[in-house]
Amino acid sequence: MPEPDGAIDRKIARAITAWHRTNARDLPWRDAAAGERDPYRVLVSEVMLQQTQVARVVEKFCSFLARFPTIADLAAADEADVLAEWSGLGYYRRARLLHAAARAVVSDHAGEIPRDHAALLTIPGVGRYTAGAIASIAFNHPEPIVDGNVARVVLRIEARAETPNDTKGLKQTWKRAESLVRASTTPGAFNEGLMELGATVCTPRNPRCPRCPIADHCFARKRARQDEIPLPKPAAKRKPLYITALLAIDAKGRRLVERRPDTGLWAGMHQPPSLDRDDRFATSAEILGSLSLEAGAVLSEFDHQTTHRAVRFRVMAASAVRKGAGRAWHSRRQIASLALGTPQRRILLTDW
DNA sequence: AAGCCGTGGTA
DNA sequence: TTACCAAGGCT
Repeated sequence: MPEPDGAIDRKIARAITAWHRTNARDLPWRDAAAGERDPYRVLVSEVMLQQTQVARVVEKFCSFLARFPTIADLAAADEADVLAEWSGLGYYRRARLLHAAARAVVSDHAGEIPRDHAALLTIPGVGRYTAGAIASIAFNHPEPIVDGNVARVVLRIEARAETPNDTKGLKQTWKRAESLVRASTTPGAFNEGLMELGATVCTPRNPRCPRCPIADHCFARKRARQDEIPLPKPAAKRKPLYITALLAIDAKGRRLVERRPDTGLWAGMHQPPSLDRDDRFATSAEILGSLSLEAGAVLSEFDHQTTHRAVRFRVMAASAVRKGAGRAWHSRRQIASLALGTPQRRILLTDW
């Protein structure tokens, strides 16, 4: 593999920046003006974009910002309201970390998101990627970023047949991303362009090499290996999980709702009273013992997939023996604005 | 350091 | 239908 060359990296940086200027998608967290951007909007969008596709974030970003217009508003909000606003986006710990981030900025940084990379890294939910994104996109500092897109682009440029998250290879990818952003005259626009290139041109399957502004510098392309690089990640094994959800409806049509534990799947989100088991559905006796609910007819069963779990849901009609601590009756209207995972929202809002 | 944490689009 | 995967961070 040829050593990355300063002149080559300047050409690549220039080509990607120019390409991005004319091909950038119109995204709500982007201002019309180039240069520095509102760091709060960058923070929120970047946390939302962690492991999440642009299209999903576009749907949520504006309503989240309307609800929490400034970082002070977010810091002052109740965590439950932040989680509710995050409903449907997944990886809910991000919402709690973003809330903690806002509080940290207000208490430790006088309400101003720090410009310094090292200071950014101390903020909850801000790791190496997000710190680099804020430093470069909000403040135009030449900090590198490596996300899934960048990793794929760099592996292809260098024709490295590796999996994207190989620890040793990732270190090399960060080095190249750093070299590239330092070779750029507009670090924020370049970093965005590099990611955008990976998302829209240098795609995992069927990359559009004829439309790529840096095809001439890509060794995978030169060797016709772009379809084999990167190597596929090792398949994640999905552990089964059986959740028995008890649907209790009172005379006014209100549903009984509780909160999930503070850790684990759907941590802190609401649900109908439920019992999670790894190997099988809970028995009626277990339901009575643990939930103080009398289980009735099975209303439905369905599957819900997450990255590491194959969740089988069983919805059962129930009558409350005792209401139980931490439970409350909510109308469907109230439920609609609660923090809920996707399957729980479906269960609680279905007209059974 | 390997496992955990959601969701929905695509092939 | 299954499998992959997407602007990662935390423990």
